[in-house]
Amino acid sequence: MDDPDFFNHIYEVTRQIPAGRVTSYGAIAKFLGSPNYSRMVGRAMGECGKAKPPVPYYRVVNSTGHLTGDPSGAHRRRELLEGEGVDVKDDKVQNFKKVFWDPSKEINYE
DNA sequence: ACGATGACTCTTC
DNA sequence: GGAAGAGCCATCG
Repeated sequence: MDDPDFFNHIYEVTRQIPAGRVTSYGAIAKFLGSPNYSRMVGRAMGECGKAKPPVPYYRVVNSTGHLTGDPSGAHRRRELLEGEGVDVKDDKVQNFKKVFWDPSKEINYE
Protein backbone atom coordinates (compact mmCIF):
# COMPACT_ATOMS: atom_id res chain seq x y z
CA MET A 1 0.00 0.00 0.00
CA ASP A 2 1.36 3.42 -0.94
CA ASP A 3 -0.81 5.20 1.57
CA PRO A 4 0.52 4.19 5.00
CA ASP A 5 -0.06 7.79 6.03
CA PHE A 6 -3.74 7.46 5.21
CA PHE A 7 -3.93 4.20 7.14
CA ASN A 8 -2.16 5.81 10.06
CA HIS A 9 -4.68 8.64 10.06
CA ILE A 10 -7.50 6.12 10.10
CA TYR A 11 -5.97 4.31 13.06
CA GLU A 12 -5.42 7.58 14.91
CA VAL A 13 -8.98 8.77 14.50
CA THR A 14 -10.38 5.35 15.35
CA ARG A 15 -8.42 5.33 18.61
CA GLN A 16 -9.92 8.71 19.49
CA ILE A 17 -13.40 7.17 19.59
CA PRO A 18 -14.52 7.34 23.24
CA ALA A 19 -15.96 4.25 24.93
CA GLY A 20 -19.66 3.79 24.42
CA ARG A 21 -19.55 5.58 21.10
CA VAL A 22 -19.38 4.47 17.46
CA THR A 23 -18.70 6.13 14.12
CA SER A 24 -18.99 5.31 10.44
CA TYR A 25 -16.39 4.60 7.76
CA GLY A 26 -17.61 7.60 5.79
CA ALA A 27 -17.21 9.91 8.77
CA ILE A 28 -13.59 8.87 9.20
CA ALA A 29 -12.89 9.08 5.48
CA LYS A 30 -14.50 12.50 5.31
CA PHE A 31 -12.53 13.68 8.32
CA LEU A 32 -9.37 12.65 6.50
CA GLY A 33 -10.47 14.73 3.54
CA SER A 34 -11.63 11.93 1.23
CA PRO A 35 -15.34 11.05 1.68
CA ASN A 36 -15.12 8.52 -1.14
CA TYR A 37 -12.42 6.55 0.65
CA SER A 38 -14.96 4.80 2.87
CA ARG A 39 -14.02 1.44 1.33
CA MET A 40 -10.36 2.09 2.01
CA VAL A 41 -11.24 2.73 5.65
CA GLY A 42 -12.95 -0.63 5.73
CA ARG A 43 -9.86 -2.20 4.20
CA ALA A 44 -7.73 -0.48 6.79
CA MET A 45 -9.89 -2.07 9.48
CA GLY A 46 -9.03 -5.46 8.05
CA GLU A 47 -5.37 -4.57 8.34
CA CYS A 48 -5.69 -2.96 11.76
CA GLY A 49 -5.13 -6.35 13.37
CA LYS A 50 -1.41 -5.93 12.73
CA ALA A 51 -1.42 -2.34 13.97
CA LYS A 52 0.29 -1.60 17.27
CA PRO A 53 -1.29 -0.62 19.45
CA PRO A 54 -4.43 -2.23 17.95
CA VAL A 55 -7.31 0.06 17.07
CA PRO A 56 -10.86 -0.36 18.46
CA TYR A 57 -12.20 -1.23 15.04
CA TYR A 58 -15.28 -2.67 16.70
CA ARG A 59 -16.42 0.92 17.28
CA VAL A 60 -16.60 1.48 13.53
CA VAL A 61 -19.81 0.60 11.68
CA ASN A 62 -21.41 1.59 8.38
CA SER A 63 -23.80 4.51 7.84
CA THR A 64 -26.79 2.40 8.88
CA GLY A 65 -25.18 1.49 12.20
CA HIS A 66 -24.92 -2.16 11.19
CA LEU A 67 -21.82 -4.11 12.18
CA THR A 68 -20.15 -4.88 8.86
CA GLY A 69 -17.66 -7.63 8.24
CA ASP A 70 -17.94 -11.31 9.02
CA PRO A 71 -20.92 -12.48 11.11
CA SER A 72 -18.59 -14.19 13.60
CA GLY A 73 -16.51 -11.03 13.89
CA ALA A 74 -19.62 -8.92 14.21
CA HIS A 75 -20.75 -11.13 17.06
CA ARG A 76 -17.53 -10.44 18.98
CA ARG A 77 -17.75 -6.69 18.30
CA ARG A 78 -21.38 -6.69 19.45
CA GLU A 79 -20.40 -7.94 22.90
CA LEU A 80 -17.53 -5.47 23.14
CA LEU A 81 -19.81 -2.57 22.29
CA GLU A 82 -22.46 -3.73 24.74
CA GLY A 83 -19.73 -3.95 27.38
CA GLU A 84 -19.06 -0.24 26.80
CA GLY A 85 -22.68 0.75 27.13
CA VAL A 86 -23.68 0.66 23.47
CA ASP A 87 -27.07 -0.93 22.88
CA VAL A 88 -26.72 -3.47 20.09
CA LYS A 89 -29.42 -5.69 18.64
CA ASP A 90 -28.89 -8.38 16.02
CA ASP A 91 -25.46 -7.03 15.07
CA LYS A 92 -26.95 -3.58 14.64
CA VAL A 93 -26.36 -0.50 16.81
CA GLN A 94 -29.46 0.87 18.50
CA ASN A 95 -29.83 4.60 19.20
CA PHE A 96 -27.27 5.07 16.45
CA LYS A 97 -27.78 8.83 16.42
CA LYS A 98 -27.09 8.97 20.14
CA VAL A 99 -23.96 6.85 20.20
CA PHE A 100 -22.67 8.24 16.91
CA TRP A 101 -19.34 10.01 17.35
CA ASP A 102 -18.39 12.63 14.78
CA PRO A 103 -14.56 13.05 14.61
CA SER A 104 -14.79 16.34 12.70
CA LYS A 105 -16.80 17.84 15.55
CA GLU A 106 -15.74 16.10 18.73
CA ILE A 107 -12.15 15.06 18.19
CA ASN A 108 -9.50 16.85 20.19
CA TYR A 109 -5.74 16.57 20.32
CA GLU A 110 -4.14 16.64 23.74
C1' DA B 1 -3.96 -3.41 -18.89
C1' DC B 2 -8.67 -5.33 -17.71
C1' DG B 3 -12.50 -7.19 -15.29
C1' DA B 4 -14.17 -8.64 -10.87
C1' DT B 5 -14.45 -7.79 -5.91
C1' DG B 6 -15.22 -5.47 -1.48
C1' DA B 7 -15.55 -4.32 6.71
C1' DC B 8 -18.95 1.87 1.83
C1' DT B 9 -22.30 5.66 0.68
C1' DC B 10 -25.82 8.02 -1.97
C1' DT B 11 -30.20 8.42 -4.37
C1' DT B 12 -34.54 6.44 -5.59
C1' DC B 13 -38.39 3.23 -5.17
C1' DG C 1 -36.54 1.21 7.11
C1' DG C 2 -35.31 -2.17 3.57
C1' DA C 3 -34.04 -3.31 -1.47
C1' DA C 4 -31.93 -2.02 -6.00
C1' DG C 5 -28.90 0.59 -8.92
C1' DA C 6 -24.95 3.67 -9.54
C1' DG C 7 -20.58 5.81 -8.03
C1' DC C 8 -16.50 5.52 -5.61
C1' DC C 9 -11.16 3.74 -5.25
C1' DA C 10 -7.53 0.27 -4.18
C1' DT C 11 -6.42 -4.61 -4.56
C1' DC C 12 -6.23 -9.12 -6.97
C1' DG C 13 -6.29 -12.88 -10.66
